Amino acid sequence: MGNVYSFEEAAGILKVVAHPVRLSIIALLEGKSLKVGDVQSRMGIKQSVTSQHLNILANKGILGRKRNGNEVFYYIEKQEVLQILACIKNCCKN
Amino acid sequence: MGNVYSFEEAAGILKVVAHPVRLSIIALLEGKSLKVGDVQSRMGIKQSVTSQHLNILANKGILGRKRNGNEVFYYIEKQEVLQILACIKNCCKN
DNA sequence: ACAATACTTGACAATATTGCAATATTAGCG
DNA sequence: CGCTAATATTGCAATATTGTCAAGTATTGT
Repeated sequence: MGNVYSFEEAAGILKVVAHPVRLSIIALLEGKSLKVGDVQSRMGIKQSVTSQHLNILANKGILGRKRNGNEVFYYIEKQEVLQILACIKNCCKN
Repeated sequence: MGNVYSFEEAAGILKVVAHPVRLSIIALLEGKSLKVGDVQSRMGIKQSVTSQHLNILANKGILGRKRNGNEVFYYIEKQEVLQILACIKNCCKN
């Protein structure tokens, strides 16, 4: 079967990133930390959907979260993911 | 709704790349041009599956193809996609 | 024209993803 | 404890993806 399996993990990360809303969330969180409600309002999507996407990203270690009272702040934990955003922009410019 | 929609195209490309077999194919084609049968044998997957994945990548403009007799050679058309492979490797190293 | 080789396509079942609505959890406050 | 705000989770229904198999198209050589 060859070297397909070292790509499993890579595909897992890419798959999580490969969603317009999640890409947008990552871009939104670049350099800052936002609570769920902020992400929700800036993206114009439902609360449960926001929470779901944030959770998917956090589960892969792409985002981290910190509770502050009854608010939960999300931030980019895996900074390397920002490079992917930059790469993708180049890909789309053609 | 904001800037979610410029991410649609980016997500479309990432989605296509976010599959272990397709990632592997891209890595395999780096710097060379291979026919379907070669890709198939090196990956150890069914021929029709190989063809399908190659087609998915070609439809997004990531791969190009050139017929030579009864063989079809695939090669990387959108070189920028290789940067994504490099980025992903960094992501996985943590 | 015929057969062989190389690749493509279509149909199908199994599985995964998505968004939504409703419900649950958690924290702070009085 | 009740009450409220913020976030999380769950149970769908709709849709998308994946691999397998079978049948199809192309091209070459005889």
